[in-house]
Parts: sequence; structure tokens; C-alpha cells
Amino acid sequence: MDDQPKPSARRQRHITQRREAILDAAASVFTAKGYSGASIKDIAEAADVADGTIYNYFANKEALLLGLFDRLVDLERVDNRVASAAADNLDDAVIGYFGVHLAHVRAHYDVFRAIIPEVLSTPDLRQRYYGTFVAPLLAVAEAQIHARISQGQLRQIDEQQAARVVYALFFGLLCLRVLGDEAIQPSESTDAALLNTINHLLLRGWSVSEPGDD
Amino acid sequence: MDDQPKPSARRQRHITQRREAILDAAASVFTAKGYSGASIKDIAEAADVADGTIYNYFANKEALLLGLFDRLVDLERVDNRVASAAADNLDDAVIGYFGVHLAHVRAHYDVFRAIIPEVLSTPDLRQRYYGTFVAPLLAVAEAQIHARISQGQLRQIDEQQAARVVYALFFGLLCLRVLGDEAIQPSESTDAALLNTINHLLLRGWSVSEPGDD
Amino acid sequence: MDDQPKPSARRQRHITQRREAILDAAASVFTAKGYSGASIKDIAEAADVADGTIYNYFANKEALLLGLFDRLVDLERVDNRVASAAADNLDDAVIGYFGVHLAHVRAHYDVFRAIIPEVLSTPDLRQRYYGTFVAPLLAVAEAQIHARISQGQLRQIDEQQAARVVYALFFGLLCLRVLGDEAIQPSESTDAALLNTINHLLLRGWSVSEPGDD
Amino acid sequence: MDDQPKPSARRQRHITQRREAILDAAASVFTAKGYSGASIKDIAEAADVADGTIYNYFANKEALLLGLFDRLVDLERVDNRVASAAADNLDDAVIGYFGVHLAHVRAHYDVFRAIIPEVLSTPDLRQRYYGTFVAPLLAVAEAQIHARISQGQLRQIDEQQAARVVYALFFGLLCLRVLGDEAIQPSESTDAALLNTINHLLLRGWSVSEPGDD
DNA sequence: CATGAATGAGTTTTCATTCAT
DNA sequence: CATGAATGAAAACTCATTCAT
Repeated sequence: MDDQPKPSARRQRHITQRREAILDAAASVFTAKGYSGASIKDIAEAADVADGTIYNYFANKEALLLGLFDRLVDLERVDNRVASAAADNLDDAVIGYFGVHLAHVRAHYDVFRAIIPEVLSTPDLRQRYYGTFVAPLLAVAEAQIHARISQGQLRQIDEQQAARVVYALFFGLLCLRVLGDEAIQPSESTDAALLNTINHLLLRGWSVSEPGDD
Repeated sequence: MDDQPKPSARRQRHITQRREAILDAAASVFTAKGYSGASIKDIAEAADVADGTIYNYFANKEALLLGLFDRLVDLERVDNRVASAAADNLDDAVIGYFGVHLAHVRAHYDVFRAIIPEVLSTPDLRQRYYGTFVAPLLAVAEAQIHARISQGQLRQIDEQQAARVVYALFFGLLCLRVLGDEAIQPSESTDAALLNTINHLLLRGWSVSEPGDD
Repeated sequence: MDDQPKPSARRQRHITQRREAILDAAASVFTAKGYSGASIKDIAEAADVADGTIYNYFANKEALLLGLFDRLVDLERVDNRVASAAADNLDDAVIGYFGVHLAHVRAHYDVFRAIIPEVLSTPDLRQRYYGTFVAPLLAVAEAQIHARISQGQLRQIDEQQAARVVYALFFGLLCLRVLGDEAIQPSESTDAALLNTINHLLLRGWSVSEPGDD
Repeated sequence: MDDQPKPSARRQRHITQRREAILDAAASVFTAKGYSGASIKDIAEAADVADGTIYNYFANKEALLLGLFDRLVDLERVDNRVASAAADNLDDAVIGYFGVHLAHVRAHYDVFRAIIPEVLSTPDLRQRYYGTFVAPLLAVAEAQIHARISQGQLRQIDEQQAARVVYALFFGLLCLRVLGDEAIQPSESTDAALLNTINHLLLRGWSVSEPGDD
């Protein structure tokens, strides 16, 4: 009797599942072979569907990449709420900023590995990534730095450059992971230690402060 | 009497010039379209030669990429001598390390833009780049940090992680440039300002040091 | 009720048909232009499919040649059973040996014409052909000659050389056909006459027997 | 003082030498890689000249093949005089016919190996070879057989077919050699033994003659 | 919706041939 | 004549995309 109870609901769920499965497969194959090196056949096999089926869910190959991209966007949006709830305390602010992003990368590492090379090489995607991820985060950092300077918590540094330095630090770590550096492969403990190192760096620097310094 | 003393000398020079011209074209096209997106036809047109001519100078498309790579290696080697001549003074050391690398990137920016996406996506190249550029520079940084800690110039920080953080900062800046961030496009003045910001950061941190801090 | 019992059966048959059609086209084009002279485009046109379709059935151009080769192997195997059923009678043995092979060539003449030039020029294929066709047939001939000599049916001739002579006779006729000699183009009647001539030759020679002979 | 004595004579000799050297190289490379598989560069290297030089002596690649071909023709012509000086004696006639041809093949084996696959696969060359070598030799054989039958030396056999059988025997042996059969690789002793076997076969057959024979 | 065979445009690569030196 | 770099047509092969079943 349950023949057509919620045809759209169940079907919708099925469709979503398929989409996600295909995206998972795409992420995995893109990571292994790069976007151009990955064929639709590869992805179809990884997703255990026929070639043609992919085109029922995505307009074309590029849409798979954008699909992965959008996944990150969706998730980032959620996380950002947390991130933007910045603390009064400077340490908490730094730890919040980097902690959220490091966790984000950790959770979606496969997708990042798949996307980043393409982001760097494809003008279209480059702009999209910059607009979606980089610019907002730079803005957040810049605003925070500006505010902290006004509040006298930070020195008088070039806000724009400082924000870039902060973001570069984060992005560079991500790249180092992609490059295979074994000392900082993503894990909760590694990230915790890193957070500590970074926090110390940003706020106090590494040099032994001479008495009466600055 | 000098009628035929350098038949090969002139020819050799010609060959080298052609090679370089083709590599220049390749760098430019790779940057614009990515390695996979660039066709030999594109590169040939950019170099103003016929398709087949490229194969008189390079075994295949991949050899173009490796040719670009080797260019960096050759040049880096020269620069490294300077880099390794580290100063006693902490500020000079930081400025030396980053200054040399930023200058290197500035000088060969086109090649970096062309290569980095491939480095991140191609396992082969990834290893090659890591072994040639990343590992040595990490080692230099680590050794310096270790020495400075021993000498009491730096705090007791995790040397391994600190070195990664320093390199990530550098690499992240490079990526931000590739991503098109306008605030830090490579130029002598930008780099000089950056150097200052970074130096301050690494050695003294950004927070306003409260009296009796740490 | 038989709605979906042979979804793969029909498809399988279709695939086999396509494969055979493409092989037929390849045989025809190879014969006309030689293996190297034949382009995939030529073959695709002859088979009335698109270029790419051929690669859905054969890994590469060489596989077409090997496909033709394997066809002969399959068929030869069947025929060989007959061939090895050698008669007591000498005449029957000769007629059996040559009859079977001449019939085989007649039936697959196109394939032979396509393959033989390549067999003679390509080391790989040469070995393959020699191992698959020549060596076994030489062995059969040698064994037969040996046995017949033991039984006193044949003179004391060099078995090894005699077997080669017999095979050479057969192969040479095949080549003469390929070369276009009109007097012996394959047909049942030509082959029958040839058989007779050969049989006479091998067993009794052509010279007029001295008095008392025959 | 010998500055320009016989400019044309010496030069002519030089030119001929170069031509021959290039043809030698071509024969060797064709044999090793087949006509299509051999590149002009390969041949130029084997002949120790530049690519372009070849075109000073031959119009194009095909002309190299025809050049090899013509070499055989020239030589065959000489040999044929001997061959056509047929003996009264049947044995001598057979031995003359096959002996000359086997020797010819032995002397120019490389050229035969290089040419035969192309002869079998290229319509043009096929006709040329047939007209130049096969037809005349078939005619000689046919004429001889005809004459011998008239003279009562040979039985009443089909002259046309018999001639084909004789030629096929010869050509088949050549092919067996090209195919790599080790038992009959060309050498003076092998050929001598073969001659004997063939002579016996053609004239007396291999079966044990009934009482009163031989 | 799922399938996967068919398609053909596009890519890399080879190589016979030309021609300026 | 010798050279060998330059050429560009042509070949083998790939693969994103379509569509009949």
C-alpha cells in the first residue's frame, strides 16, 4: 500500500545520495590523478555507476569540480558562524581563527587536495575561490586586526599585509600537507600543537625578549 | 682566418636561444591555461614556431614542464649560496631567508605560476619539488632555529613545526599571489614592506607586550 | 515471460558481430595497403563506424592484426584434427596434408593476404607465426616422413630438410597467390589439380621412369 | 697538379659509392624495422650522413626501396645468363636452376629480407616484382618443362602448374629463411644439401620405387 | 532514471621533405 | 654537395558527451 506515499521525498533522498556518492568518487579520483587526468569513466567506476549516469546529476565534468567546490562553501558557511564569534581575548581569537580553519581542512582534506591545484591553475576557479574563501577570510582577519589595534591589543602594523600574512600562513600549511610533508599531516594532535606554535608566534614572536624590549 | 672557428658555437647559441624561447612560451601558456589545458599547438604559436619544432628541443610535453623546473633549480642553486650566508643578527637572518626567496619568486614569477599547480597535483613532480626545494629549505630553517635556540636567541619552540610555519608563510604568500590577491603582487616595494612585517612578526609578535609579559 | 532473460546474450552477440565486422574491414584494408599503410580512419570507414568505435573493441592498431591472427589460430585448430588423422596410404597422406592446408588458405585467403607480409617483416609476429603455424606443421611433416621411412614407404631422405621442402612448397604457393599469379588463384578446382600435381611430384617425381619402372 | 684531371670520373665514383653506402644502410635498417618502421633519420645515421644528404641521391624514401630492387635486377640479369645455359642432362638443369637462385639469395640475403615483405604488401611493388622476377623465371621453367616433355625426359604433366610448383618451392624456402627457421639458414653447405634433396624430389620422388626401379 | 556503445573533435607525436647556410 | 633545423600534414589514440534501449 506504500506504493506512492512520498514519491518525491524518498526519490529526493535517493537523488541526493547518488549525487554525494558521485562527488565522493570525483574527489577521490581528482586527488589521485588531478582534474584533467581523471576521466569520467574513472569516476563512474569509482562511484559504481555507468558513465552516462553521471550526466543525470551533473551537466558536465566541470560541474563535478564546482560541485565539490560548493560542498566546501556550504560547510564553510556553517563553520564561519563559529569562527566569527570572536573572543575578546586575543589568544582565543587566534585559536578560534586558525582552529576553525584547520579543523575544516582536516574534515574535508580530500576535497581540498582535489580542488586546490585546479584553483591555482584555472582562472575561473581561481577567481571563484578567491571571492568565496580568500577575500572573506582576509576581510575577517583585517577587521579583527583593525579592531584589536584600535583597542590597543595589537601594535600599529599594516592591517592589510598582516591579514595576508595570517592567511598565507594558513594556506601555506595546507599546501605543505598536500606536498606530502610528513611532519604536519592533518590530525587532531598535530593541529593542536600547531595552533599553539602559531598563537605564540603571532602574539609574542619567537625571539627571547630582552628585558625592556620594544 | 676566423672563417670556421665557431660553427658550432654560433649554432649552439642559437639552439639555446630557441630552447629558452620555447620554455618562455610554455611558461606563459601553462600559466594561462594550466599544464593540461595547454596544447602543444598553443605553445608553438606562442613561441612562433611550428608544432613539430618543439619536438626538436623537447622530447615531449612533460619535458617542457621539467625544463621549466630545471630552470628554477639552476637559479635557486646560485641564490642559495647567498641565503646560506646567514647573519649573526636575528633580524638579518630572517630578512636574509625571506628576502632571498621573495626575490627569487619575483624574478621567476612566471615559472612559479606555471609550475606550482602541477607540483601540487602531480605525484611525480610533487616529490621532485619537495625534494629539491622544500626539504632543503626546511632543513636550513630548522638548523637555524636550532642554533638560535641553543644560543639563547630564540625561545624553546618546537624546531620542526616552527620551520614548517616559516616555510608555510613563504609558500602561502606565493600562493596568494598566484590567486591574484592584488595587495601583495610581487614588486620590490611590496616585498620590502612584507619583509618588515614578517620580521616583526617572527621575532616580536604582534601583540602589544604588556609589561613583565611572558 | 522471456522479457529480460537475455539482455546480455543479445548484447554479447552484437559485440561479437561488431568485432568481426571490424576485423573483416581490417583484413580488407591491410590487404589493399599493407598494415602500416592502412590508417585507422581507413579501417573505420571500411567498417562503417567512427574512428573511436574501433577502440571500444580493440586496444590499438596492433590488436587488430593480432585479432586477425587469432582468428586463423582458432580455425586452424579445428582443421588440424582432420589433418592429423593421417592415412596409411601414402597418397592419402600427402593429399590430406596439402588438401587441408590449401582448403584452409582458400577459406581465409583474405586474412592470409593481410597477415603474411607483416609476419615476414615484424620480428614479434614472425616468431608468433612460426611457433603457431610453421613449427607444428614442420613437426607433423617430419614425424610422418620419419614414420614412412621406417615403414619402408619412403626413401632414406634427410627428414628435416624434406619437411622443410614440403612446407616451403605449400608456403611458396600461398605467396605466389598473394603475388597475384593468375594461374593458381585459389579455387576448388585449381587446388584439386594442384594436389594431384604435388602428389605425383612428391611420390614419384617428374622424370620419365627408366624402363621397368612404375 | 692533379687538381682537376678527371673531375667527373672521380666524382662519379664518389657519387656511386655514396649511393651504394646509403642503399646498404637502407637494406640493413629495412630488414631490422621494416620499410615503414624505418625512418630516414635511421638510415642516415646508419649511412653516417645527414638526413638531407639522402635526398641528394634519392628522390624520396620509396626510391630507396626501388633502388634496392634495381640492385637485385642488375645482379639477377648477370646470373640469369648462367641459369639459362641449361644443360642437356635433367639433373644438371634442375641443379642449375635452383643452384643459381639459391646462390643469388645467399649473396643478397639482406636485400631480399628487406624487400620481400614490402613486395608482398605493396600492390605497386608486387606487380613490379612479379613482372621482373617471377614471370620470367616461371617462363624459363615452363619452357624447360615443355621442352623436356617434348624430348621425352619428363612425364606429361601440366607445364603451367609444374612451373609454379617449382618456383613456389624456391620462394617458399626463401620465406622459411626469412621466418627464421634454423635448419635452413643460408650457407653454402645447407644449399648444397638442399639442392640434392630437391633434385631427387623433382626427378624421382620420394616414395620407394617398386621393384626394378632406379 | 540507468546504461554503455557510438561518436568525432581534439591531442600528442612522428617523420618525410625542404631549404637556408 | 653536405648539413640539420624547420615544417606541417597525417597518424594513433583519448575521452567528454549523447542517446537509443
